[in-house]
Amino acid sequence: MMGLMNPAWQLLNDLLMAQRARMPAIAAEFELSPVQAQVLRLLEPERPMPMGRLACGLGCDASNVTGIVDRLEARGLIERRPAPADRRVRVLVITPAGRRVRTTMLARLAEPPVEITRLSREDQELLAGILARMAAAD
Amino acid sequence: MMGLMNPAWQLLNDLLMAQRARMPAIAAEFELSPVQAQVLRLLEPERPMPMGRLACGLGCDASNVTGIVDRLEARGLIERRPAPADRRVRVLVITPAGRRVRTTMLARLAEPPVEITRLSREDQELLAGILARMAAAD
DNA sequence: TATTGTTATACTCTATAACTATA
DNA sequence: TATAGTTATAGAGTATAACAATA
Repeated sequence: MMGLMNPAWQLLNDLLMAQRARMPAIAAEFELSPVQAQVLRLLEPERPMPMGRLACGLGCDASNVTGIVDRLEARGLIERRPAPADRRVRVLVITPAGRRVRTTMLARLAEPPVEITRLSREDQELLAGILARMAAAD
Repeated sequence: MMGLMNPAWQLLNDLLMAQRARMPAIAAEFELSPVQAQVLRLLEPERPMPMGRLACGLGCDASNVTGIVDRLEARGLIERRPAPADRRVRVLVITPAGRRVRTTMLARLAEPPVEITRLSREDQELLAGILARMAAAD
């Protein structure tokens, strides 16, 4: 049964639903699909990642990663490299071009939406404190 | 350039990214795709909706709605009905079976995740207040 | 034998463009 | 003419299963 819903969660859930389209929209600005943007976000420069670990990060089957990586590699944004330690694995690295797209895209994601900026300074500080306590409880 | 990022937004953004998989996961519990779950969420009982309005709600092209509705109708969860006023439009209604799935699914979505329940009562009330002010500023 | 990544296959979601039937 | 929904087409993401190379 439903009954009473936690008020904080109800409001946060509404916000999550409303912000649902934000990532896909920003990805589209760079002519990236949502998953492609996700890959660029996950693939930190100086921190190459095996394809299998990317599959985990994306939460999808390893077989999908082949095609996703193919398309990003065709656009020159990432590259496959052999892993010296284990010749079965392929390590992904972001190219200079990919790094430029990544930096600009992360900057766009970092821009706070009006919902945040409209809040009073006190509310923003309060909110940051609560969310920090939420994150710290991991 | 990037520089300083709004702390509240940074934390909220992290939370959004972390919760990204929640809706698809809950949809999967009911053997629904994310979009199908979205349709069931948007289609309130006693409030039939023209297909074009559903396309707006989903944020996708009208041509996609045909297939999405086809599959939900084949499963007996929704129905197309002719609109008496304008014979071009088809109105969507949720079936009794669809209503049962919808109710259970919304109840699952309403369950607050541990991140919320772990917060102190004070923080939960504070958070609800801030989010309410955010929502009110529309 | 087990694991990494690929291929083959099938389905869903997505957009664009052309079409129909109404208005 | 314009609008609501459909169809045709093409591309991308998803899962499962079978496979090759390597461990």
